Amino acid sequence: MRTDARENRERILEVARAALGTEPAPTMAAVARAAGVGQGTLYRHFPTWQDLVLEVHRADIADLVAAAPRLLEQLPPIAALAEWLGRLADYGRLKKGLSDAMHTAMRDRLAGEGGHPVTEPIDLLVNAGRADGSIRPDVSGEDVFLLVGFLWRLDLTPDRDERSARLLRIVLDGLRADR
Amino acid sequence: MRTDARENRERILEVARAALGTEPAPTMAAVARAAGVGQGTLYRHFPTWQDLVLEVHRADIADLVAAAPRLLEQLPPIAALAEWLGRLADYGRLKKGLSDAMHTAMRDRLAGEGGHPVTEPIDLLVNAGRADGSIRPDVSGEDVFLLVGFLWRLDLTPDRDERSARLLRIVLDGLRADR
DNA sequence: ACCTGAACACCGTTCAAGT
DNA sequence: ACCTGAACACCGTTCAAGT
Repeated sequence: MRTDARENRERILEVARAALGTEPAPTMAAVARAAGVGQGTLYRHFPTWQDLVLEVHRADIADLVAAAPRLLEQLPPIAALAEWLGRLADYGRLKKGLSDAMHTAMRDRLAGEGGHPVTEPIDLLVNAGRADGSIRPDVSGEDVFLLVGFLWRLDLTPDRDERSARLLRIVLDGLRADR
Repeated sequence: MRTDARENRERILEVARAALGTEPAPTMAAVARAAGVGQGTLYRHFPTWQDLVLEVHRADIADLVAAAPRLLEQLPPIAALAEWLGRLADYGRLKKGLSDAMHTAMRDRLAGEGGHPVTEPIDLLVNAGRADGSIRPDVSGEDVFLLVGFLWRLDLTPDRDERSARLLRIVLDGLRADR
């Protein structure tokens, strides 16, 4: 990669990170303008808006993914899942723009057959719970990702934090095998 | 209302109903074109796309809303809620275009303070369940509407019917008070 | 009153022309 | 090799001009 290309890429990510802190869905044109590059340059580096948003949060997503196996060593599966989903909620709360990217990514995932990085840790935790009998056997990680989809729609509510915690508890209770 | 105005309104609804059977989100311009009216006429009758979609399904939504109190006479609250949500799922399955309208309606509802017609019957059923102790007390009808949001994202999956039924069972188990 | 359709202000995306 | 920015094909919405 040429030096100017790398610099442009970095500046685009910097600007996009700042923009996503302010508004949930900045336009591609606005990002290009703020970064001082042509539209074509932005599209060369990030073919879609989703690619851009996911790359902005790449490091944080990696942290989140890496946390799952560590939680599983310290807690029983269902408690680990509860803790992990809580972190996912906190994360979605901080990074406003990611919500829609997650949503559309999941939609595409359901349509096609590609994997989404955020489904992997959920699969890991859910499978552990199924293995030790604490989580009902007829549920997949993808199912859980669908069930917690409300997290991406709580942006605007005033009681967001309390509510997301409460709704997560309801989903987790529904996932338990002991009925 | 003048005769030509009424005729235009009817033709718009007819065309929109047909379009929604084919594609999930026809554009306003396409509907106007197919109905043979100007853009302004379409906007006069239906200020937003959401208004148009909800009006197309008005009669069906009314049926759905009316079913809630009847179910409550015949079944215990939580069984009535299960049955009603099942019908909502069937309904969402048949009327593709309504999904997004529901979604955005709910989003706006959360932002503003207006009520959505579909939240009313859920409120009715949930409150009945809270009253007789079968549903946990810390949950609202709006919460349940958020929890079943996955229904609007199952359009494209092959195992949609089985899956929506399974996920609904999980949510309902989570809503029970007996833990 | 009501309708028309051109016009406005956007959007994502592409691509010929430059460096 | 990479970048620029004009251009294309859209979109929802408005509004002056007609009937």
